[in-house]
Amino acid sequence: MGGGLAHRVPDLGALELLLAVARLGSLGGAAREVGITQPAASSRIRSMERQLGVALVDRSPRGSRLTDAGALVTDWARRIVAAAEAFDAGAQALRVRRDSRLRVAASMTIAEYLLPGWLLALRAGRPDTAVSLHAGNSATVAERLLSDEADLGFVEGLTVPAGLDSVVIAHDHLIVVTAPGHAWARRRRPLASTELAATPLILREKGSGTRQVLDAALGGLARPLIELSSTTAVKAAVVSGAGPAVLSELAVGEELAMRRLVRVPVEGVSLARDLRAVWPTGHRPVGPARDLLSLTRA
Amino acid sequence: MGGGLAHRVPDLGALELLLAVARLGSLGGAAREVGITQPAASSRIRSMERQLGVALVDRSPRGSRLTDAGALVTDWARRIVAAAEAFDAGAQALRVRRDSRLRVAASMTIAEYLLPGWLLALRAGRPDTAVSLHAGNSATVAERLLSDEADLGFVEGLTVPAGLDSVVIAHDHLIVVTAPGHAWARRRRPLASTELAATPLILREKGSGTRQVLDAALGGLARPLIELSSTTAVKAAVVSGAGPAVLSELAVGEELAMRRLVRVPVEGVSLARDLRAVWPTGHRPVGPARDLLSLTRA
DNA sequence: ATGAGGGCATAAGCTGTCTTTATGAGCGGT
DNA sequence: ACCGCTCATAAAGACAGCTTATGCCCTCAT
Repeated sequence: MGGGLAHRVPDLGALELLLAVARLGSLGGAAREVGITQPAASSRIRSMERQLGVALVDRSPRGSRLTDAGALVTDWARRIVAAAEAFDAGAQALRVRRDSRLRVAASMTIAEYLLPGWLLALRAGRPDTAVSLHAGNSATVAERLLSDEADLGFVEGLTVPAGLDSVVIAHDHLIVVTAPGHAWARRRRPLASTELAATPLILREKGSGTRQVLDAALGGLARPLIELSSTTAVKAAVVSGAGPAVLSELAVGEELAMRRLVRVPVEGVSLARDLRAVWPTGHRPVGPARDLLSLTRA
Repeated sequence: MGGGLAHRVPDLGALELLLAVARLGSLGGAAREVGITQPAASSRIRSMERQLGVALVDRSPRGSRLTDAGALVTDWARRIVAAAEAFDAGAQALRVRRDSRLRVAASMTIAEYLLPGWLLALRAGRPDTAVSLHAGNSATVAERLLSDEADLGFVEGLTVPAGLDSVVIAHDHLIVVTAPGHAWARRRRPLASTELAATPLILREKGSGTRQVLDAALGGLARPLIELSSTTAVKAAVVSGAGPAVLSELAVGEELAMRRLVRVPVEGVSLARDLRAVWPTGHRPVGPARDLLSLTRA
């Protein structure tokens, strides 16, 4: 009963269909838009209603409108579809095509959390630009740029690799997070940096970018409660109540919005780091690379 | 080519399976966890790799590890699954069960954007609590509470309906948003409130909570460029570049993260409003209602 | 009134996907 | 060398979803 999400949530096709019905106010019209026949759409919506146990649309001989519950469900569905669009944008870029017009190399965090959104925006403006993506650490990004295997790079370190020009495109903040039940979640005053340094934390392994920034900010004092090898593992541990952690706000946006994690304000430490776009010195980005770069600086 | 997302993105079952593989490091183990056989899991992962055109796992006689690309895809998948979990939490609450132990009435914005997350958190702590949800405006929320059809309510108006006690659980900020291509998106200095009042905006219809707050803050001066009847329609119009709008930050979090919308800083206006939990005067929430209430105040 | 058109429902048949069962084969620790 | 874990392959069955072909209902215009 814990799993089986797929049996309780309609599939993407059904959700897209529902969004089309919401937008067009007609089952048949929605059917046409998604490329199926009207009876198929009708049946699909109906089985979705059976699955959820809630009426979603009011069917009338002159169209179909969402019920109140339907409007709510549609909005929740929209988020799933949005996440799926980001997935799709990323996955298309990941497919290796050596004839890709725009080759991007990015650090893990940026590739995971930021690039899909940028690619969606890029696709909106330049639908035909084929993009390929390679994710790695700062060193591999630099390597690919310098050997002309990538047109544009993104890094998040404290320093810019040699041989590259860069612009700062955003500032990433490391933030302290806990499970909602943790004592820190109910604090009314910001945490002092000394308190943070004195408390055992769930940490990434030494050498990770996040860990480096934290150690630097705290003067190498961060105490490990556990050390884990991926951001995801750290998040999971925090959510399960194992303790507090310090993570990029990019990595925990979703969890904060869903209230699975709580942000704890801190004072007296600077946990910011720059996110930079990089390219070989002198080779100013042109064409699609320039477009992507300008998108990131909104 | 515009639609067909469902043909390019694996279904939820496959994504869950992939997450299980990532967590357990074994196809067979993942298969067991999601309740299918090992060959089924193997075949499903393989067809996902065909679909995406990328190898996701390294299969070895002593387990399966994610490839680099696989790790990236898995993280994108995690977001879809998280959205699906929120959908599920909301949908379960929506299913009308008169024997529900906790009956919640909430305003639209809160029901859409905040409640699913809270319900997930509540479920984590109290898996067996059955919740029912009714969404409406402040007046209907009050009505349901006073007629004992709901145990706890959430409203977002400027005032608290008569007969109810309340606590502020969060502050919602209305923010100015535009498409990334809009001139305001490149501003370096905050917008003056007079500029905002002088510019025709995409607005919700008069009478909506959002519109009320905006009109109050601007002294009834907001100029409509168009008036639309749902937050979603407004967002769509803004994304398509029709013009700027003022919306709850709750409603546009996703779009901002995906860079489909850009936030424009404003100075000189207070566009905050309180989100409150409410209950009949004297009837302090107890039991599950109290649990939910305390979750919301993190 | 009456016919045209848009909208939705139902029925029957087909197709494709995903599943299970059954089996084989590689690698590692005992 | 053997047991236990891993994964792969093959064949057959179950199920969900699609399409085509109808029919009914409602509204609007003639």
